[in-house]
Amino acid sequence: MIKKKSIRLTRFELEVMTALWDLGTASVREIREQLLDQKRPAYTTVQTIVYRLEEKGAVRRLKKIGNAHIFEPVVTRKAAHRRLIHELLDLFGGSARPLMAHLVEIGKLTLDDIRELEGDLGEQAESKAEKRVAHRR
Amino acid sequence: MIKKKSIRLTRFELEVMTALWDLGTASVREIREQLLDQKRPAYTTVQTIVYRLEEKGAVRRLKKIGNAHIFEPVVTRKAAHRRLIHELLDLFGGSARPLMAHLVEIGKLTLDDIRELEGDLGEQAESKAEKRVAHRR
DNA sequence: GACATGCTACTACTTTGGTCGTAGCGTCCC
DNA sequence: GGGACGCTACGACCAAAGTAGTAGCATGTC
Repeated sequence: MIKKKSIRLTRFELEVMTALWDLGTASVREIREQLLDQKRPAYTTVQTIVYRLEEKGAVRRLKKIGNAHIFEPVVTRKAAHRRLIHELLDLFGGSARPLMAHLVEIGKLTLDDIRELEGDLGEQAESKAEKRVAHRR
Repeated sequence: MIKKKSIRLTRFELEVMTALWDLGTASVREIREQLLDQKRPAYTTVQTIVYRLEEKGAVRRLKKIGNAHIFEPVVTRKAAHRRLIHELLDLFGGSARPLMAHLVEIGKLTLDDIRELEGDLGEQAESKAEKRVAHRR
């Protein structure tokens, strides 16, 4: 497992990445089209962000169609989200519990959510246990 | 309930606020001392941040001791955290579930955490129900 | 009351993030 | 092969955030 020192993305960079994640691969124009109507800056603005993302190593030029470059994400959505969560968690002292407590408190998390999550987790634990067993024999 | 349009805090402002929240009230010097050893910029840098926080309405001058101003937080830790969570949530499509799923996935959330949370939530739900009843009679 | 010390108030520089304009080259089509 | 169109490459600007220096006033002390 290679540890690359997770890239920091700004708000807008994140939006561009989201567009690209949704599209899979895309040209600057396509990325711009994908952006929400309200938040659609000039073509060259998007271009600049994409270039900066390229410098950071978050996207790469995949190929060329016509005279347009087609980009693809290098950083995965999951990795980016993980980064975000870790940052938030740090502000909460590193533990998820206070975060959870807040989520509950502001009504973003319901008992149903939790019950379902618990169900998932239970299954996961079981399957992990199975894997461990499988590994041992 | 007054709705003040929640103040956006930058990274460093957040660290200064954390210091101040921990201290209760403090002078610029005390805030600076409270900062982590690694991250301790020049006195005037901290001062500038505190001033900017004052402009934003996040802190206020409480009194003067000697010739030094003593500041106190106006924005509560909880309010700031709420803001942060909301922002993160937006990036996750507004729902807490994917966030939770991620937390579980990266091992930040254990089955025990969830069970305990569920317990708390259950109680909360009950007490809310009681209040509603109490309100009606 | 004079001095040292420390804090304030102000200014200023740098970096980063967000925004865009433009010159010019590459492509495609007729 | 010439023109139209679109994309690239690059430079530039501004606001926000981060960082710090300095002049001078306020305070406490002898």
